[in-house]
Amino acid sequence: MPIKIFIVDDHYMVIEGIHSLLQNEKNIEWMGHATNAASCLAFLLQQTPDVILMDINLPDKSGIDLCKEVKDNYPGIAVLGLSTFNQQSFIEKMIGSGASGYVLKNATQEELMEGIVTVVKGKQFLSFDAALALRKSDTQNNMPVITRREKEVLELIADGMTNNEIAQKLFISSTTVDTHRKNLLAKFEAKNIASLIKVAVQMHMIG
Amino acid sequence: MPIKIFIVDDHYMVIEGIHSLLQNEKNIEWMGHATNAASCLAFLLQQTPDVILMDINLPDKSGIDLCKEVKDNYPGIAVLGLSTFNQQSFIEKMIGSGASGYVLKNATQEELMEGIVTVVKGKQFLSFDAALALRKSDTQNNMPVITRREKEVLELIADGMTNNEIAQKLFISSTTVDTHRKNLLAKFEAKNIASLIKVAVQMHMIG
DNA sequence: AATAAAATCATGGAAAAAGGGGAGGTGCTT
DNA sequence: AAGCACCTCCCCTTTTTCCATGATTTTATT
Repeated sequence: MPIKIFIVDDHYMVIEGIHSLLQNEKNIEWMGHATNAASCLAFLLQQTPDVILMDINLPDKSGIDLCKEVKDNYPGIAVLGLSTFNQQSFIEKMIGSGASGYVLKNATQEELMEGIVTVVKGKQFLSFDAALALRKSDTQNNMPVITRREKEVLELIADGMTNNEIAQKLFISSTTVDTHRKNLLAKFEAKNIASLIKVAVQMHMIG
Repeated sequence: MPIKIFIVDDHYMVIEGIHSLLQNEKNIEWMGHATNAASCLAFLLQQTPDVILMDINLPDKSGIDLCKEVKDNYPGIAVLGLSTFNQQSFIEKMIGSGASGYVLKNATQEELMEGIVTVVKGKQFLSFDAALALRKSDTQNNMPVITRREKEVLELIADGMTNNEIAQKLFISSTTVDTHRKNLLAKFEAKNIASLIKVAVQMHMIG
C-alpha cells in the first residue's frame, strides 16, 4: 500500500521540486498540493493523506497554527515540517504543535524519503541539520520563555508605547507594566529595551 | 539556438523544481547547478551560460555580492534573481548589483519562461508581485535613507549602548550622538527607539 | 567658489526608563 | 496545605531618553 502524500507550500517551484523528487518512488501516491492553509483544510474534508508535507510560511496562516488544527481534527495524519530556515525556534514550535518531524528544503531525495517513511511509522524524524540546530539550542541559542502577559506587553513596547499608555490599554497600573518590563529585560538578559527588541524581532517573537 | 541556463541555489528542492519546470522547454539548455557562490564561479571559468538564475541567500556569500562579481567579470551573462521573499529592499539591491530581473519562487512555469526570454534579450524583467512591491515602495513602504554615521549609531543603539557609551566608542560628544538619534527617529517616523529598532530589524537594516 | 548635505557640538527642561527593593493575591499542581 | 508560577501593585533614586532650538565645521557635488 503506497504512502499517500499531500503538500502545502506557497511556492510552485518547491512543489514541483518535491513532486519531481518523489515521482519515481513506487510506494508514494501523490495526492496533490495546496498553496495555502484554507485549501489544505478544504482538501482534508474530502480525502485523507498519510503524510502532509507542510511549509512553515503560508500566506494566510502560519504552518504552526495549521499543524495544530490538522492534528486536532485528524490525529492519524503525520505532519512533516518543511522550511528553508534552519532555526531551532521554528523547529521547536512545529514539534510543539504536533508535527512528527522536520525536513529542510535543501534535503536530498534520500533524506526526504527517509523522513516520510519514518514519520508514517509514527516515529519522529529530524533531518541532520535540524537535529544539529536543536542540540545547539540546549546550550547557547535558547530563547527565553515568556508568559502571555509579558508577550503582550512586549508587543506594545515594540509598537512604541510607553508604560503609561500600555497601562491604560491593558487596564492595569503602570507600575505593573514596569514590572513586566523589568522581567523581560532579565529574561532576555538585555541591557535595555533597544537590544531586547532587536533580538526579539530576530527570534521572530514579535510580529 | 537554445538558451543556456545555469542555476545557483542552496536548496535541492528548488533546483529540482526549476529543472522540472524547464525540462519540457525545447529552447532551454540546462547546464547544471551550483549550491554555493564558490562553485558557481568555478563553473564560469569553464563554461558560459546565457542566463544565471541566482538565489539571494547562499551559504558562503550573499546573492547580491555574487551578482556583482559575475557582472564585473562576465557582463554578457544575464542574472535573474530568485527569492522567496517579496521585499523591495532585496529586489532593489539585486537590481543595483546588475541583475536583469527578479522572479519569485512562487512563479509559474509561464512566468519563469517569460522572465528568462526577456532578460536574454537584454531587457529588464520583474515578476508581477515584485513589480508591485517596487511600486509600493515609492509611496508607502519606503525605507528611510540614512547616512553612514547614522547607521553606525543605529547599530550601536541596537546593541544596547547608551549615548555616552556610543560617544566614547566613536570619539565624539554624547550630544552629537543624541542628534543622530533624533535624526533617526525623525527619518523612521518612530515614536521612540523601541519602535525604531523593530522596523529597522524587520527591514533588515540592522544585522 | 558656491551650494548642499553631513557631522559636529551645545543648553535646558520634561518625560520615561532602568535598577533596587518589597509585597499581596490568584490559580494550579503535588 | 504547601509550593510555585504568574499577575498585580508600590516606593525611591539615578540614568537615559526625548524634545525644542540653534550653531559651527567638515565633506562632497556641481
